[in-house]
Amino acid sequence: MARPADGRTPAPAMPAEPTQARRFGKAREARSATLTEDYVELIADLIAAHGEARATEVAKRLGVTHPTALKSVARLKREGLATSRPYRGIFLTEAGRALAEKVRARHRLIVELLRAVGVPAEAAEADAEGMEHHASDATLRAFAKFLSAKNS
Amino acid sequence: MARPADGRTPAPAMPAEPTQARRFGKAREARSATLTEDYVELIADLIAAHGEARATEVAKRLGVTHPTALKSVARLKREGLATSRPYRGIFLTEAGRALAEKVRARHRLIVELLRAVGVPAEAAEADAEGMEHHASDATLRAFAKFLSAKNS
DNA sequence: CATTGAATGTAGCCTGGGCTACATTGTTGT
DNA sequence: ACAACAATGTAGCCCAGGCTACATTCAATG
Repeated sequence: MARPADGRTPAPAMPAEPTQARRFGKAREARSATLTEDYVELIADLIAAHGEARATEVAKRLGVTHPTALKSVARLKREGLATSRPYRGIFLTEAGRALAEKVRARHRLIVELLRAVGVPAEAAEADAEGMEHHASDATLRAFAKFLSAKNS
Repeated sequence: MARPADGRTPAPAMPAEPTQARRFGKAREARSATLTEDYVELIADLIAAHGEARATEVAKRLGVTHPTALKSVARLKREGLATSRPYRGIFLTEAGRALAEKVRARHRLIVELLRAVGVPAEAAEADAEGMEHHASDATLRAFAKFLSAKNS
């Protein structure tokens, strides 16, 4: 590490600054979409399972308190993804259902890929929950292709 | 759990509440470790490349302003991962270096796996940046095994 | 049909991670 | 040597997403 301070030591395997900044920026963006996607997906699942999604149930399943869940649902409503009337269940708009479908498909695809490369079921489900928000379209396409090649 | 004695539809393919809450909790935890890991990894890379890590450089590469980077570095110092003296570069403690090494190895492994299943290089790098924080040990072990099987 | 417990909603606080604006210190070129 | 500029540091704000505490409404049941 005692590099002569004069020599223009070129970065070895480091990406260029703008590239790297863009990557980290994308990751931050994905983090912020995460909450929205998790809620929408969960609400869709609850509706499919019970015909409606109750705030308390959403909160319990996400492992947060109910005011937190309500606040997030309020955001979904602001964003036009969900609807709800006081003291009633939570429902998804058309846009919400579309997003849920997309998210669910992505989730399944990632779990399948993880399983295909040997990740145990429980770990695959748990890790997919976090990773799914960071998979680009290019990556998803590659996953789909890999799986179809493997299963043929 | 959701097993009402009445005629309520039981949840079909949904995980039990506690399981699901635990998964989401882990994902939230991973999100909060993300920043720490990103900074430590980047600082280690900069030190390897230039002999030191400057705050401005860190900020530029993460795509944030320098006060933000400084605030985060202050947190790293509080957590015993980094050291720095006013107007000097940033360095890692022993713990910081260990974490950096772990993070870097994980990053490489994930990029390799993505490439191995056909993800293009740029997407693999970018997506790994986000996904790496969500890969459990079980998943990493499976990845390593998959790669070594493939390369043999 | 009145009561009561659970679900829902509201208020207000905290923390982390962004930002801008401004102040201070280092470094470098002439 | 020192002026000017870049880098570093500080102050103070914002917003999102947690939480607790308290208020309100629903619904179930005695």
